[in-house]
Amino acid sequence: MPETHPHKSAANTKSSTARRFTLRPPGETPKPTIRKNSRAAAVQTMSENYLVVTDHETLHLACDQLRQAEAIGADCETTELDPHDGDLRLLQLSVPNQTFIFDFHKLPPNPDTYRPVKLLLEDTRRKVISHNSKFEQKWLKHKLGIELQTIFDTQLAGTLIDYSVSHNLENTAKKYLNLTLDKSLQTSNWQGELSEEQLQYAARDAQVLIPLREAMIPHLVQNGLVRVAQLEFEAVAVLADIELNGIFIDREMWASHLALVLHQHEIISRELQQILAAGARQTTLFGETDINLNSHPQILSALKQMGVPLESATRENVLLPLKDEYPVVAKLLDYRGVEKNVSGYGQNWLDSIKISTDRVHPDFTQIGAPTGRTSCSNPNVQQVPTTKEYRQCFRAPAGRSLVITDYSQIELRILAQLSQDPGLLHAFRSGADLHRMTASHVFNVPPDQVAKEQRDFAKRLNFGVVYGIGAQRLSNMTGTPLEEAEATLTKYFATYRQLDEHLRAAAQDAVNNRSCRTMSGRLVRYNFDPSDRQAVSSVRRQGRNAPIQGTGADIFKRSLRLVYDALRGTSAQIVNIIHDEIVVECGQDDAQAISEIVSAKMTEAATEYITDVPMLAEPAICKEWVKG
DNA sequence: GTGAAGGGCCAC
DNA sequence: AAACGTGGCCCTTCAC
Repeated sequence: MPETHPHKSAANTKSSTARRFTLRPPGETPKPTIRKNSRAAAVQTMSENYLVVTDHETLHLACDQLRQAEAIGADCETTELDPHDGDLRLLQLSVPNQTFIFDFHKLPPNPDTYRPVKLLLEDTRRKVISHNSKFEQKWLKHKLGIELQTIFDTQLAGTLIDYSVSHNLENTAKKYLNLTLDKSLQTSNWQGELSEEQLQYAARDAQVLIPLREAMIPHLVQNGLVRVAQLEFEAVAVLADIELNGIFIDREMWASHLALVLHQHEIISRELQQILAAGARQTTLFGETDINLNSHPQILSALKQMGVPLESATRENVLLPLKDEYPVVAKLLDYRGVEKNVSGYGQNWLDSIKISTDRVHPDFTQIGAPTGRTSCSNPNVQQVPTTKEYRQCFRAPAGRSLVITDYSQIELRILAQLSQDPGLLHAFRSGADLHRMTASHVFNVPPDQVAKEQRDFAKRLNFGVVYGIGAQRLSNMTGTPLEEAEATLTKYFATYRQLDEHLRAAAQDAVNNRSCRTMSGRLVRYNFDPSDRQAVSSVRRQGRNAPIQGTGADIFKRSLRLVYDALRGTSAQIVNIIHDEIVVECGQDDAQAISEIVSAKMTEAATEYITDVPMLAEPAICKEWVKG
């Protein structure tokens, strides 16, 4: 946890052992890459004071000295971005008066050599500061078996304080220390003999971290972000682990489904081209050549010429009502479906499988949304279609199982907690079916006589409310007239009056405060022009939604850490996370026990925030990523 | 050639 | 701009 009163480091006074080090004479130090200003001067002086560690004895001495500090700045230089692909070249560890650069190309490869480093960095009494700590954690864990325990991540801290700007080390040092860093050597060659400039650069990136943390702590404290910072810091190790683990994909299964889709794509493309050519060839601007089926302007103009009543959009929901009357529209929808599969879920996924692990290793952005949700890319394993053909390709390797656990209706339960609406509270406490109950009220029928369509309608209504749905959208969504949609919403909020009041207040607070908070204290800011009505209503909707979505993210991140800790030493590893779902892979004989641990820990995390509604995490043991 | 912008659509 | 929130990825178009 970032301390409110950072105390002076014990390492401010040089230990006697330090004298034995041969420090580089100042004359040999290259021109500093840091420009002068008042605060830069201190860091610049320090950056001359570094020592490259290339032997076992010096390593011990370095660790002795570093041990005296309460916080250590840590940074890595590597030959690749992914630990599976390259070498950890340097580890720079910095305390206020000294920086050590461990050169792993020169140090003996014996793992025992690094034991003092492991003891040093895994000691929970000492905070390890880094910028984008996930990177350091992945490399240290994969290459040296070191797991950082107590961290301060200056990038995450910066993001919590202000989501709206990017937080690379350069920006962050400028903002908090008014320090201008030159990052041009970041992508230099860290393979061979390193220049003085490179070593200087490496040392400086670690040295800046301690003053940076001290400059950030008051901002965290003043903004009430200490709890959420701790929450985020504790989740880093989990995301690092998930990225390292990767998730197994059955290549052959994926490829065989892809072959099928490619075949369909070919057929449907030809059919669509034929329909279009017959109906619109004479009048298209594109002469005899085929229309590019992926070009919206070309498709739009062709459809218009064929008499399809369209404005400017050709989205699915616009086309859907037209598909029965116009075969070309139906064919286009078919085409869009296969095209999406080919372009989004085809060869690109096979290409992203890492040869050395047979898995995909995505990148997670820990605070990927201002609400605190994590985002994912390269590839985005949070957007795999839920259809069986795709999900079954994500399966447990031989002898292992998947334990898939997700929260049951977490956002609606959070909404019940936040609003304290008696109807919602009662529904969840009694274990009643909320959607059925809502339908019962909205349609004025006894709960046991609610029809399936009515329940489905109520379900969409309940979820729509979380997003701040309006009558217009509800009308479009459900195909009911606007007046009826308005009446439905009126009825809905008459049923859940306290919910209505809560959401109105949340919307107004977001506008008045230009911000809102989640239950961990996470701050979501809004910058908008109060005279812009559209902007104001947008902020109102965000203000209703962000505390709900964001508290979901808080709970989920807490659960990640609890689950991760509880699974340590077992056969289980987390392989994917999707906002309210954790996918764990484990030995098949352990699956039952693991599933109980995971759901217990997820429930425990939720209960730390949600006290008035039962929180359920439902596990399933599967061979494939398909629940049930 | 490169990159932003817009449309569309996948997930929760 | 479907006045329902949060993302990422793919494709085309268009400006530089």
